[in-house]
Amino acid sequence: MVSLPEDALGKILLLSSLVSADMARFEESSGLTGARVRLLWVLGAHGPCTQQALAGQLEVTPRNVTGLVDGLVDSGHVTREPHPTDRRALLVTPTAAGESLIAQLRAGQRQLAADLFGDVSEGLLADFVATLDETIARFAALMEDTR
Amino acid sequence: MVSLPEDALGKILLLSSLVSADMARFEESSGLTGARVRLLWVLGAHGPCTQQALAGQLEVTPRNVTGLVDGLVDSGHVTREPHPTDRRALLVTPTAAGESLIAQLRAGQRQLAADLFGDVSEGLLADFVATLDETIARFAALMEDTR
DNA sequence: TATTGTTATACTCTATAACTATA
DNA sequence: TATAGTTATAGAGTATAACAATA
Repeated sequence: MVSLPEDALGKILLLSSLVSADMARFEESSGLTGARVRLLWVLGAHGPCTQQALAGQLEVTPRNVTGLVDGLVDSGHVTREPHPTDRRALLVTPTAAGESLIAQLRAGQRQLAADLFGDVSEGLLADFVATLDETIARFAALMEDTR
Repeated sequence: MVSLPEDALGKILLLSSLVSADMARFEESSGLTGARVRLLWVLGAHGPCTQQALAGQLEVTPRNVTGLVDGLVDSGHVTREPHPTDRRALLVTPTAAGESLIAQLRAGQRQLAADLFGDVSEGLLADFVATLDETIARFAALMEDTR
């Protein structure tokens, strides 16, 4: 059975949509929206952030971050703390509930990785990851070229 | 160098985001939004559809489809044609401009697949696709189990 | 009685532009 | 003068619920 480039891309797209569906289930069960979960994810990765920093990480306008943080304050997942040295800025900081949700996100991702790839032999997994790496590198080059 | 399950999942997520970014560029250059492009893609795959059918394929409410089709009618990409046998229904049908855009979408995807995987050896590509297949099957089983 | 599409309404995400407070 | 965040406004995508026309 011969595999074509279209097969590989198609299956990657399919897998992407499955991962998205899984994420959507998490969002639904947590009562949060995708945009707000992504913001929490950034807080988990970087620690308390100014809204400017969040806007940069999320590739979204500062105004948009204001709205997302408003929602997360209302739901009790973050607070706006004063910045220690810059009185213009605010540090968006997870509450205990926010930290707990971030921990769930991390655990869910680790579990998913184990469920999907835990049984793949070391050799096959290494080849798979190597092909992914090459593909990502080619993609990055393409995006550069045609920018 | 040992590859971990987390590496594989992380790289798939990264590749997903790159594909999304590529799609966003197409959307911008075509002046259409993602939701409208997806609707056109479904039309390309299935031919003229009722709005009910589109709602099913897009996993979205019929009301939502009304809005998307309104936009695509305004931009000249589709028309609402009478259904030949059911006077309640409308057949959303691509115009020449819509067909042309669908053809561009297909060509773009084929080109991307070639750019990303065209140089991968047949053996490696077959292994890669096989691992993707297994992963997709495991994912589908997971979604069933925990539904 | 059920189905197709629309009107009415509302919420979230997103953006730009103008404004306030601070640096 | 520049930066951080907010108010004001707008548009797109999404949803539910009620309604008209047709099956």
